[in-house]
Amino acid sequence: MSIADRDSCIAALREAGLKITPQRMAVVECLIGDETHPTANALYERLRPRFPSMSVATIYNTLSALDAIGCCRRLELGGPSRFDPNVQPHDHAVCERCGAMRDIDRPLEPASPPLHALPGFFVERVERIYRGLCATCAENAQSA
Amino acid sequence: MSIADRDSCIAALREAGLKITPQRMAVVECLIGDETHPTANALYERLRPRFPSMSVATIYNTLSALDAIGCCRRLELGGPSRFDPNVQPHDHAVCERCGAMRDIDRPLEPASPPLHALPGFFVERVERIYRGLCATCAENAQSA
DNA sequence: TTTTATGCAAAAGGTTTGCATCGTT
DNA sequence: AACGATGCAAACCTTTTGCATAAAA
Repeated sequence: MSIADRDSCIAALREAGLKITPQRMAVVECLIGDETHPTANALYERLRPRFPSMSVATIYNTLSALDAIGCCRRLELGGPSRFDPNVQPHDHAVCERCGAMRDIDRPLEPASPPLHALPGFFVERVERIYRGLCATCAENAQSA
Repeated sequence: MSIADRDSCIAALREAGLKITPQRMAVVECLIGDETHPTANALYERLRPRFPSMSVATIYNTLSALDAIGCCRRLELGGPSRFDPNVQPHDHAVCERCGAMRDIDRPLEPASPPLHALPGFFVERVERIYRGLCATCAENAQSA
């Protein structure tokens, strides 16, 4: 599974001994293929029409479970956590103005400084965030 | 000011038209030269003995002001914000287990992918976080 | 039938805000 | 004297937790 698809997520949930409930399936379906890196609340709002009785806690529970079994990645960049269905190592661009996030493919080449070059620290992974302005906000900034 | 010192921070506050109060001086003095990237609450606890009447809100106000005038940098990596007196561009190593943070000097060269290589996004700065285990936690993990 | 999830509400941080008072300038 | 900062408390948001009910296996 490179970018997870619905079915492999469901399978992974099942393998982990977690139950497949309508709410969970809905969360998975909402998240898979969503490139906006939604917050729990965004998903909540999106699902509310279909599941008026669903609670935010359920969204968080589901997302935490998905993160734990490797079906999504929780991103904590300040403000509410955002959830990324793309579990491959990659970087992110974040707009300082509107908060929009975009995946950035890693350069083929090594994650720069040789990881073992940090004496006394054992690097497990590197996170890179490009902060700046998205195209839309950059335009608006000029006219403002 | 490379790594800010007490006096240049005070000067910067004054220049920005902000008042120099004993509480603010204390926060500055506590933060300058602190390599632990303390949270607002850590500073609060540390200052409480000397300023029993000081409130957390004042710490936040002061830190926000310092950040705004470029005397420190607010880091949001999940959990409470942490504040870094080192305002030069550099990276961070964060221990997944104990949360300890360390500054990492940037490799002399290119923050890897050429910044202008992100079509439709205007990069202002790059943030890099090395997540892993500090020496102490790595040892404990073995014995655990 | 057993186990686990749901919904709800409440709690637990972290951070911001409003307002009267106090201290710097 | 004027203005901005402080302290305090309350509000706000995000996230977690406890518990009774409900649903999946």
